[in-house]
Formats: sequence, structure tokens, C-alpha cells
Amino acid sequence: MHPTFEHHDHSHCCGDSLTRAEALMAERGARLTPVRRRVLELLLESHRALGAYDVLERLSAEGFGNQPPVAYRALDFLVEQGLAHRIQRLNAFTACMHAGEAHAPAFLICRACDTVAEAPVAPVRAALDTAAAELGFVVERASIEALGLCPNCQGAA
Amino acid sequence: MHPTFEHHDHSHCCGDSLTRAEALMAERGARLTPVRRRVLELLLESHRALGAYDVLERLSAEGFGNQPPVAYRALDFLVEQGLAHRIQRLNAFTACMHAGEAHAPAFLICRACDTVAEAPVAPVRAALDTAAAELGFVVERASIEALGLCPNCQGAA
DNA sequence: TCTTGACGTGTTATGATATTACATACTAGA
DNA sequence: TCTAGTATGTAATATCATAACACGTCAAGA
Repeated sequence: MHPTFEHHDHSHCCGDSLTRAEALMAERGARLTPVRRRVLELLLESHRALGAYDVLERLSAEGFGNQPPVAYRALDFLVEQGLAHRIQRLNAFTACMHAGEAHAPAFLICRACDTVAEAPVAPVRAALDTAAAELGFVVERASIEALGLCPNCQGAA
Repeated sequence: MHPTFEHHDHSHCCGDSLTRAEALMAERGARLTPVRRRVLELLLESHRALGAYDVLERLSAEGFGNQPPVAYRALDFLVEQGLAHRIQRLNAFTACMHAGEAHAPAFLICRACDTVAEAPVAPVRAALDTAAAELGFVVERASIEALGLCPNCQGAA
């Protein structure tokens, strides 16, 4: 079973990701400021996708600014840096579980518990590139988002 | 090259789709009312994705209601009936080019000219199902949207 | 024929998501 | 220390979407 769906030491997996993020940012000369860092933590703490206004609410409760751009800017930064992804279908954001590794993401969204996981996407992307190439279309970026049931919720349903 | 990207007899391709839509609706006992029909025409006339408010603007100019639900209801109906698709990435809608044939869609969106085409998706979907199954996840619906350059715009760029 | 219920449309109001523009403050490097 | 670039705070507004209710039409059945 995928780590995201398994019971796991959550604080540990968050800590790891955070450490990796800091290393990456240092390497690139990008700044993981307090707001940005806090937003990343919020995303990491839940394996679900959070809306910009969810994030904003928490930020503002913690003394950061309380206007939408505060949340959107931090989220946009994280997405640009590959530390988070935007889930189009949900108008929401998740922490990236494979920051640093170049990867185009495919997301598995559980419609019961809202957990979001990243699936290995290489074969999917290859199939898409092929299908597109046959029409003469060159794919630059793809969003692949699947809605369904995660292993934990299949039993429940 | 894919028909969508090729110079083609547009009024003819629209007429075909409209005829097919009417046949389908009759068969199902669903009603393709004037608003709904007009919205479908609008989507067919452009091979691009139209936002709900774009559609609304035209409707209202033609004497239909001028409030958002008028457009959203017609669009939702068309999507439910498989006559149109929603493009998550663009918050917009396109006419379906394969109404009646059961199909999960993959969309190719040209970032230069905004044309949207549907690509054959079976292999892509199979790869996605496989990747998901390895994590124990069951895919019910998937949105696959690719951003890139269509054949016509590759030369220009 | 009248009634009734389902459906479609119109309209008001509001909610949810996202951006522009500008002011202020911090930070790194010359 | 100065300065240029970057980051943050805030107000205002744009864009996308839905809830709730009123009215009209039409067909099925009493």
C-alpha cells in the first residue's frame, strides 16, 4: 500500500519533507520565509488538499496577514518551487511528496476521505505524449487527476 | 492531423454534431430546449473552451435570461448528457466531439490559440488505472488535461 | 375539465475563488 | 550605508459558482 494511505508516523514524514524543502531552497538561493514555511507545514500536516482560504484562515489566526494575497503568494511560491501542487479539480493545494525529484504529477483523490496521493506517472505520461503526438500536438504540462476510492475507504463503502 | 486542428468545413461539423445531439436527446427523452440548444451551438461554433460568463453574455444579448444560473444550468445539462465537457484548468466548457460514444476524455489545450481537442484516451486511462491499482486505489473518474502547442502554433513559435 | 406535479426558466441575492494595485518593510550585496 | 530587489500587508475588485424562490408550461390522471 502507498505510504500516504497507510498508517504512518506522520510527524516524522512531515519533518523529513520540511528538512528536504529547506535544503532545496538553500541550494537554489530561494527563501523559505516564515509565512511560506508555515504554509508548507499546514499542507504537510494534512494529506488532504487545502483551499487558499483554509490556509488563509489559519495564517491570519496565527498573526500573519489576513488578506487573500498572503495565502496565494505563499502557495504560488511553493508551487513554483515544486514543493506543492495545485489540484485543479478541487481548487486546492497539496504538499508535494517528492520535492526535488523532477516529476509530472498524477493525483489520486479519494472522494470519501479527501486524501490526495501522488501516483507514479511516467507510463501515464508516456501514453499521453504518444496519443498527443499522433495528432501533432506537443504536450508541455499535463494535469492528471483521478477521483475514486482509496484502499481505506473501499472497505467502508 | 486531427480534424480539430485541420482546416475543415466548420458549419458542416457543427451541423453534424447538432443533429447527433438531437437524435440522442430524443432517444433518451431529454429535452434540448432553445437555451440548451443555443448553448451547444455556441460551444460547437468555437473549438475553444468558453467560460460560463462568455456564454451568458451571448445568451443575454439574444434575449435569454441574463443571470448566471441561466448559463450554468444549460452547461450542466449538456455535461450531464455528455454533449459537453468541463475543462477544469480553464474553468470553461467545450462541446463534446464524440457525443454518444462512451468515453473518458483527455484534452489537449493549445496555450497559443486556446483550441481544445479531445485525444483518444484508452491507453492513457489504462496506464493510470494500473498505476493506481498498485497503490490499492480504484479510479472512478479521471480528468486528463494537457497544455502545449497544437500543430498550427508550433510553426508560429 | 380540472388538478396536480414535474420540469424548465427567470431573477435576486450571496458565496467562493482569485487578482490588481499600491504602500511598507526587509535583506543582500555594492 | 545606500540601494535594488524581494517579500509582506492591505484595500479594492474581478471572476467563477450556487442557493432559494417565483412563475410558466405541459402532460398524466382524477
